Amino acid sequence: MPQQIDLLDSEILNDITNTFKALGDNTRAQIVYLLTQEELNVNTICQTVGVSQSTVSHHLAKLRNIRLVKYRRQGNQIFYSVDDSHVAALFREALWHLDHVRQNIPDYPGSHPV
Amino acid sequence: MPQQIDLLDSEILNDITNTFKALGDNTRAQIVYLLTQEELNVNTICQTVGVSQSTVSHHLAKLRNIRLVKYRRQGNQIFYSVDDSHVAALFREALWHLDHVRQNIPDYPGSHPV
DNA sequence: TAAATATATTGATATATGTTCATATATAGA
DNA sequence: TCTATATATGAACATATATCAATATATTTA
Repeated sequence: MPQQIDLLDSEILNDITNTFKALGDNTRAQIVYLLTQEELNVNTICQTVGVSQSTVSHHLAKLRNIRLVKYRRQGNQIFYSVDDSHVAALFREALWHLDHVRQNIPDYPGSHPV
Repeated sequence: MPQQIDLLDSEILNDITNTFKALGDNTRAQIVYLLTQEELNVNTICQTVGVSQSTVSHHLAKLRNIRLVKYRRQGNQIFYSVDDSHVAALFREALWHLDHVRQNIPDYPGSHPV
């Protein structure tokens, strides 16, 4: 008997893909990875990642909008951090997956499927 | 004292973002989500997700290249499935994160940070 | 071997996205 | 209130990407 297959609801699907999309860019991923370790202000992020203030600010805006990061003002500066522990968990799972992939190279045929 | 901050190595960073990028598209995410539940052939994927065979094949090619899915031929058809359990775990973490975000709406200021 | 079916690939195109430059906003200090 | 500093925003542009149409490849069956 054919088992029941579950499709993602379109609203949830959008939320999911927006989250993954946000992490699917080198600069943003590096920023988020930093913020999983420590709360940082914008200027420190710029210097650590090595990109311009404008670029970092644009990326932080995206990350804010989908609630991947939160922020607080302290005087002149604004400190960012990841919104919850699941963000760090996402990185862990992705790294584990990549480890798995690296260990399984012999299992994967190099040629094309057809 | 300033604690040591860890940057992602550029090769790992690329692998990570390619993985997230692959999941950061509605069609691909839906496909992968289906495949976390059951092994499916291409035609079934087309019908279930509701997109053309060409489009599905393109997406499957991407997912294959970064080893998010594996496949096997059975006669005329090719059956796809997720490469390892961490792929499903990525979805779980993302969904948990979204749950957290939804529950914390009051904690997030609606206005802009500056 | 020919026809049918299943899947992959190529080329073209419209849309999305990352970055830069310039400018605006907000806070602190003189 | 003026200046300096920190961060955000808007416009423009170049590049990346998703989708479609057409075609190619592989397998099965007649």
